[in-house]
Amino acid sequence: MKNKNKKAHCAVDYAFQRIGGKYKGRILWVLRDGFLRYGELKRAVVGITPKMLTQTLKELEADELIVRKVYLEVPPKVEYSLTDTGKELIPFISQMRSWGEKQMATN
Amino acid sequence: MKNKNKKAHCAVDYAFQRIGGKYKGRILWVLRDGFLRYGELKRAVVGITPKMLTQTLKELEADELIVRKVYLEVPPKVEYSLTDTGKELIPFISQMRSWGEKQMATN
DNA sequence: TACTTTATTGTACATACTTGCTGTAAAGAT
DNA sequence: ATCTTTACAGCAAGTATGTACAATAAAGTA
Repeated sequence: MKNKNKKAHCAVDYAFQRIGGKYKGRILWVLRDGFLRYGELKRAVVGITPKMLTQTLKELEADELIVRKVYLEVPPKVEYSLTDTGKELIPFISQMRSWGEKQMATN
Repeated sequence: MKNKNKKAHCAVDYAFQRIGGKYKGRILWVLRDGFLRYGELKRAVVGITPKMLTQTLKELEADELIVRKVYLEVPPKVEYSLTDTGKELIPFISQMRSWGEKQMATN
């Protein structure tokens, strides 16, 4: 779900391009309360591989939805958090989540 | 973005699986006001190929987000509309759209 | 010295998604 | 008889996305 070089046909298209992708929503969601380290994210987003986590975090960072903060320590420490733009997405991820919960219960 | 045989890790995951995909959001969005025929959808969702339109409509139908109504006429006539479940998604697609518009303006 | 920890990166491969193009049915118009 | 219209279906091919597994750096600990 690359963002660069893609022109959106409309705002809906644009938004979906920006937060579509298998893990983006979940990552933004688990980051809603603050800072998480790489390993914490990995545990929070069950089922994601390290490769995909790294890749998706990079995309989200390039997209300015999250911030990556590196601590110069050994072993390495990196913390991720939402940008203001990222935070704006939380309400509707929340809404989608409610819808999803309701739907899952219905079946 | 197949839905069958996929188990969601959480409600966010579930929701994204169900409306993720390049065109699903846009199709649901243009159907918000009522019924559209295949050809009308094709014109409304600019850039979609007939193949993808058909495929995406099938997925949405299997997913019970839209209804397909066939008129036994020649040449064929088929109308698509939202189910109640599909309609529930409109508010937050709308919200995403607002966010998208704001973002697009910001750049 | 060897082992552990953390946050990656690299390669190879598999699967999913998307596009482009051609083809079809069947009634009505020319 | 041929053309037009509508809503698709089929196939080949490319691109994007995702998985599995191995490897790295560099300090601290056993």
